[in-house]
Amino acid sequence: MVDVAQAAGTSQKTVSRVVNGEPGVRPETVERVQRAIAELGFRRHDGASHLRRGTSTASIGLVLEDLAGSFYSAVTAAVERSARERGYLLLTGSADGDPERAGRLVQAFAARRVDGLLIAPNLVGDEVLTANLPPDVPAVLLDRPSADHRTDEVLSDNAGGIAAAVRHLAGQGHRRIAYLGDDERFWTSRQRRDGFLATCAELGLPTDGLVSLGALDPVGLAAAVNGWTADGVTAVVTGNNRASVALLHHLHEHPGPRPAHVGFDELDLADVLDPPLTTVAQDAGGIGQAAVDLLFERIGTPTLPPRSVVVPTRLVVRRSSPPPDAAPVRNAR
Amino acid sequence: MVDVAQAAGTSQKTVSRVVNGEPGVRPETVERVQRAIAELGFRRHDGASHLRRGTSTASIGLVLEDLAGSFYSAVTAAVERSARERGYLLLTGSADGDPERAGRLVQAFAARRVDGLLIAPNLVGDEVLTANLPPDVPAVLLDRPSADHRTDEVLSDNAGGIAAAVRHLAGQGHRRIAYLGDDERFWTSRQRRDGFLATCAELGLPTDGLVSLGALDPVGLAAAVNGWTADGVTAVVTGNNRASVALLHHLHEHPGPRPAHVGFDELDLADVLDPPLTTVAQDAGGIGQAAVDLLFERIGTPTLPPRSVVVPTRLVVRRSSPPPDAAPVRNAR
DNA sequence: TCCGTCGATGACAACGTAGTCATCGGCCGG
DNA sequence: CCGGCCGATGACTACGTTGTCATCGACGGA
Repeated sequence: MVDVAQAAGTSQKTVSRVVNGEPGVRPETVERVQRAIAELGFRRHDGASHLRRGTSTASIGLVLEDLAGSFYSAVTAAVERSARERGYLLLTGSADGDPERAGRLVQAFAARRVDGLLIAPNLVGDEVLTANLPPDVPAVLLDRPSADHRTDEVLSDNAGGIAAAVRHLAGQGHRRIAYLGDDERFWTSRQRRDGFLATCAELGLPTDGLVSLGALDPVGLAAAVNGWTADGVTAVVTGNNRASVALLHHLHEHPGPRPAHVGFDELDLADVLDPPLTTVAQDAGGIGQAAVDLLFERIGTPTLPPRSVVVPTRLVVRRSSPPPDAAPVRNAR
Repeated sequence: MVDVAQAAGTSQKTVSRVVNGEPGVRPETVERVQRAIAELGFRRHDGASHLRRGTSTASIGLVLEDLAGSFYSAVTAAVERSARERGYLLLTGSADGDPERAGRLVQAFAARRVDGLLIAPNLVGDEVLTANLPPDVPAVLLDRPSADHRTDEVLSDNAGGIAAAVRHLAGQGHRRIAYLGDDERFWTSRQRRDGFLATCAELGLPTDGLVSLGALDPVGLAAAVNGWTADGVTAVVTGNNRASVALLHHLHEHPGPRPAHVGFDELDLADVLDPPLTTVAQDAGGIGQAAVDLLFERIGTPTLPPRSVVVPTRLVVRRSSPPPDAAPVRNAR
């Protein structure tokens, strides 16, 4: 600005005024300054501006488990859009399975003075969080709860989604329904398994030996599925995309009578699969948007009591979940 | 820092020394300061630090078309990882189909003094770019070329990938191969179509009426496919995920003789589809990493001549591309 | 004992910007 | 013609931090 001021034959303060569109500058002066700005290629230093103004940085941070992955990327897209609509920029970081890395990201974002944080990595224990999250930084947990419920959180209706899946299968007449989930370390895995168990109990369905968590490798999976088949299982609920894909692979490579299948979390190609896969669709966009809404409310009113938002899921019935005695449904040819 | 200094009974400068781990502070003093820091919950203001030091902000900006989408999210993940490994933070933004929005993002990132920019939105014309990209901000174009080749760029080997697909089909004995691409406005669409035409010409294959761009809606697509079928087409190459999925939908809903099919860009479920889809896999991770490498080289040596990196693709042959006279390959049951 | 040296510390300025207040010329009404 | 007022502008300072340099006490060697 000093350089611009010199070039325009004015003072640095007047340049500041022009840059910020403040009134009370002669049009002629404005033009001189703007010409100098254009000539010198001047750009205001936002960081210095924020520092002087003492205002926010107009940015929020998003800590994820993994930026790839359809669910998280859909969430990210929704978050970025909501933030952008409010004039905020988004900083993103992946924990990539390392809770310590997540902690460092939180600290780095806090040091950059983001106005708020969205935290999603599923492997992060609360100790990592409380150790790294400064108490004065507004934060919302995404797709994972806060142990002490002192932080805002946005969750998918895991239990409800699984319940819908089980009820749908039970409604089709299935009595022996198995559950294939991802690793027990993930909160969502436990949550969905518990939802499965609860719903089965409610409906009087058996669950002994019908739940497998974390064995998604071909060998482990084959063992589980074969056991289930021998046990008269006619339907399987898969607890996340990884489990769904693993089961699809297994069924693809071991042709034969196909159990009914409902997968948690939508797949892009669900309705092009053969048979099209019945899924419990999570509302990734809704989750992202709700999280940003919550975050800005908290930024606006830090004294708000902690809130928990549960975003509903939607059961999308396709053809992978017919009644048990029906012949496996394939495309007519 | 002033508050901390007062609490620790020292000067603000000594606090700075402790915070930055500078030598020459008595251990006793260090401890007093650290206690004060902990008590007051002090965190250094990175923005002010960067301002004073005149150093970089240790951040880079990534402007995408759309943060969702498997290709872009894979690229983003790779970019973030590479940046993080270098101690850099990543700012992300989506253009969402609006070139003007992309321009605003570029300006916002530049005003934040990111150390470099990765720019990918495919709808952005060069005028938008040059109008918004300050000449002194290092930038790398991702998955799109710079018209004047004065900016570094990382591209997927579109022509090579399509050529591999066509050659594979020709090798299987197909003579009438059609090409289904996305909207012509996208540079990659045009690029891949041109690759298709070039390879067909090279192999002496006909292309008249065998190329359809942008008609991915059910009606338009059905018209194209029916025309092709009547015209004796036995194989189709789809130019991106959208086209692949559109064709898969169409074939799914119109059972009958199935043309051989090779899709550009990998699909998560390619090998669970029926038949498993032969694809030209792009190396999203490699593209992201190459872009970051290029960016940091340019940041390090701004005078480097502009470079263009082409990341190879890989043909993954599955069962959707059998010879023309073979019965459509389905799973054995 | 004196001086040079060294370790520890603090005072001050500056990074780029914006808020506060003073200055200055011209204009109006009396 | 004069005092007050207003529009336009600039000087100065502070935001939170770090680089530079000065200060000050202690210590070792002559």
